[in-house]
Parts: sequence; structure tokens; C-alpha cells
Amino acid sequence: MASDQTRSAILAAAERLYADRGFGDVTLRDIVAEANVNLAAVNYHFGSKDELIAELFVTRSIQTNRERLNELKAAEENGGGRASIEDIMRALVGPTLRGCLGPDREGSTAARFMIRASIESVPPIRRIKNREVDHLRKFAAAMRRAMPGRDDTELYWGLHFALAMAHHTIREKERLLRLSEGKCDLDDVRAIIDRVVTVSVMALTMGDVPSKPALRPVVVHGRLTRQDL
Amino acid sequence: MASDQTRSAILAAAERLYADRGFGDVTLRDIVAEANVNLAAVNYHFGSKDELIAELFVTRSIQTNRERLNELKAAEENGGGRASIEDIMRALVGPTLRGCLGPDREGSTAARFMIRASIESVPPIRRIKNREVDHLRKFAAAMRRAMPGRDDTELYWGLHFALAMAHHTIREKERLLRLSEGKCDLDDVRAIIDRVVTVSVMALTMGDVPSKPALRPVVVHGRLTRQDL
DNA sequence: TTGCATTTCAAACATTTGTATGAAACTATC
DNA sequence: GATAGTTTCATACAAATGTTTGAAATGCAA
Repeated sequence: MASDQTRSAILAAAERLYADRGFGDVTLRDIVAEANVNLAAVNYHFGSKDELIAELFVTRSIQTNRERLNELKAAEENGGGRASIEDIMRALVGPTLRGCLGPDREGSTAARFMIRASIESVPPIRRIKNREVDHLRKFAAAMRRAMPGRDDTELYWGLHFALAMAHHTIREKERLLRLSEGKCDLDDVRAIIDRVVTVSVMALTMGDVPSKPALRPVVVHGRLTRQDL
Repeated sequence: MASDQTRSAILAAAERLYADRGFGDVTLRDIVAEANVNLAAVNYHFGSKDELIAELFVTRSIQTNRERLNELKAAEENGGGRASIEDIMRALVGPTLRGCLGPDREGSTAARFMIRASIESVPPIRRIKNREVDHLRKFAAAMRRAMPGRDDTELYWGLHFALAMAHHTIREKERLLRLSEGKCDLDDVRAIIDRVVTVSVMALTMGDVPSKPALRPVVVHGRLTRQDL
């Protein structure tokens, strides 16, 4: 069963190299050199380069998705069958952000790999991502239960914006760091999650204020604020 | 001056092909075939493939950035030297969203190309994007003028989230469409811009409500909402 | 037209890449 | 310990790709 060793060595080496240098300029030869195995081993164990990448990505995706659903389930049991919208959003963005951000995680190959996958988007990964919709539907369903009166459209936009903030923060953390000259602390993952969840819930619950047009109340709020300053 | 004709033909063909099929599987030979020019023409006129891609991207980027700054300037003149935070956010995300979304724009090669550039992130484009920080600083400065008392950190996070929602909507519009089963109207660009701007301003002005902890008021709001339903 | 610079062209180059092959080494079962 | 199945290995293959080359064509000024 030394075959498992080779397999694992390839997976580890590939993940490390892809994480460090991106999918674009890492060849199979680089990988087998790093893993100290023969070139043909990749095709023997995985069939093709794309299948190797796919296996790497699905492994990590399944991990994240499972964490998400676990958090969601815990929140629902905690709330007697119905999770709060805040907890749902937290279950949605928490695992991803925790996995990819933070100072301790800086050395985590898995995290850096997933960031790469989020940035570069190579064909085998794109194919897998397309199936992600089914997973998101579970969150949409939970949100519907948490906000029964809410229009479905608003719900999807809220879900979409939550993922937008989470993923964009992962993708562009370097830029945000540079733009803010280090003022934005990207190591304080808890605070980032709080921030994303807060804004998401806000986006989802806006328009609930009675006797205001659906999409405008906060603009008024902003104007009042400026007058106060 | 037939050289300009060749140059333009290459640029147009390249933009079209990249927009349609992505950077990954469009070769120089595909481009010159589409443009009806000789293979060597690309290297003669642009130096290299990467420089061709870079030229395509900078052209479109400069366009968008100019539109943004024009809107910002107009808003500032309109407000007597100081633009409202809402107008600033609108100037930030409006041009991009208008450029890449909408039914009329579906046929726009430029728009589809920029979406590709946003999704795939190939090296020459990444290099250019890194310089975008200087451009964003102008918006940060305008925001600082509009919200003098606000902490810089909050300001950067607000800017960051606004771009997150805009770009993620462009990147993942297909997925949102599928997830919402067509309920989210991605052709109504005005409404989308309003939505992004509203949430952004909300994120920026949150915590301004007196006697509430900085990052939590809306959670309470959310809970109240659920009780009402 | 002559002469010079620019542009086009076909062809070849030089690598790089993922993949396939067939023999050798190894492992486990009987 | 022989045998069948698995795994490893060096090597070769085939295709694709960006780039270069040097000659031919074209444009333009004197």
C-alpha cells in the first residue's frame, strides 16, 4: 500500500505549489519533483492533471460545506428548529472566512489553496463550482424559514451580497491591506465575520421599517448622519 | 497607415474572442485567424501576447476610471464642493455595473471582456490591477470629506464592501440567476446600482446611532423584525 | 523612378506541456 | 517461493504555443 503514500505526496505537493505559485505556472513536472515521485504517477493515480486539481478542490469544498451545514444545523437546534437570520449568515460566511483568513492560517496550505482557487478559476474548478448552487439552496431555505414574510428576491440578494463580501475580502485582502495602509486588520477574523454578518443582516432586513419605500430608508439615515457631523 | 488597420483588427478580434471563450483557450493563432492578419503581426505591433492583453485591459480600465471620476466630480460640484456619501458610492460602482450588466449590454464585447477579466485574472491583468489602489484612494479621500468624523477603518471597509457587491454581482450573475430561478432581475441595472449603493451607505453609516455598540445595532433590528413576523 | 522605411507574410524554431508506453520493481496471496 | 496484480520508472510521443526570421510587398518621399 505504498500507493497511498504516493497519492498523498502528490496531493500535498500539488496543493502547496498551487497555493504558492498559482495554477498558471505549476506543471506536473514541478509537482512530481516536489513530491519526489515519478512523472507518470500523476496520470496513473489521478487519470489526468485536471482530475488531480478537481480532487484537491472537492476535498476542501466538501470540508467547508460540511462545516457550514453543521453550523447551520447547530443554530437551528439551538433556536428550536428555526435559526435566526444572523446565525444563518454566520454559518454561511464563517467557515470560509475562518478557513482563508487569520494570522495562524497564514501558513495553512489548504487556506492558501482555496484563495488561489477563488482568484484564478481554472476549468476543472469552475465545473465543480457550478454545482454549488444546490448547496446554497439549503441556506436559502433556512433563510426563508427565518424570514417567512420576506420576498424571495430580497432573500437571494442578501445571500448573494453576503457571499460577495466574504469572497471579495478573501480575494482582495492584499489590496484592502494596501489601500488602508494596514488600518484594516485582516487577522481579526472574528471581527471580520461580525462585520460581514452585520451588514448582510442589515441588507436583508432593510425596508422592514414601516411606511418607507423599500429600498431607500437608509439613504435618509445617511443624510441625517452627515448633518449631525 | 494600413498598420493601424491591422492593429485595430487584432485588438477587436482579441477582445471578442477573449470575451467569448476566456483567456485560457484562445491562442494567438485564433486571434489572427479571426482578424484575418498574419500570425507575426501580433508580435510586430504589440511585442508579445501579454502586452496585447494588457493594452486591451488598460484601455477599458481607463474608460471606466474616467467615468467614475467624472461622476464623482459632478457630484462634488453639485454639492458645492462636497459630494454626499451616497453619490460617491454611486460614482464608484455605477460605471462598472452599467458597463458590465444590462440586456442592451449583452452584446457589448467590451463589457463581456471586462467580465472575463474579472473572472479569470491572467498575469498581465493582475499586474495592472495592482495599480488600481491609487485610483481608489481618490474615492477614499472623497469619502473622508463626506464623513469627516468617521474612522478611517470603517471607511475603507465600506469602500471594500461596495466593490465586493458590485464585482461579485458581475462575476456571479449567472449563479445568482440560477439560484434565484430568474427571480433576481439582472437586467434592471438601475435597481441593482440602487441596491448596492443603499447597502454600502448603510454599512458606512452603521454605528452612528447613538448609545449602541458599534457593530451590533442591526442584529437587534433583525431580531425585532423576526418577532414581528 | 529610386531609395528608404514600414509592414506583411510563410515558414520554421524552440520550448513546454500533458500523456502514453512497456519494461522493471514491488507486494501480497496461494 | 512462484504467480498475479499493482505500482514505479525512464523515456518517448505528439501536439500546441509564443516567438523569431528573413525575404517579399507596400507605402512614401525626393
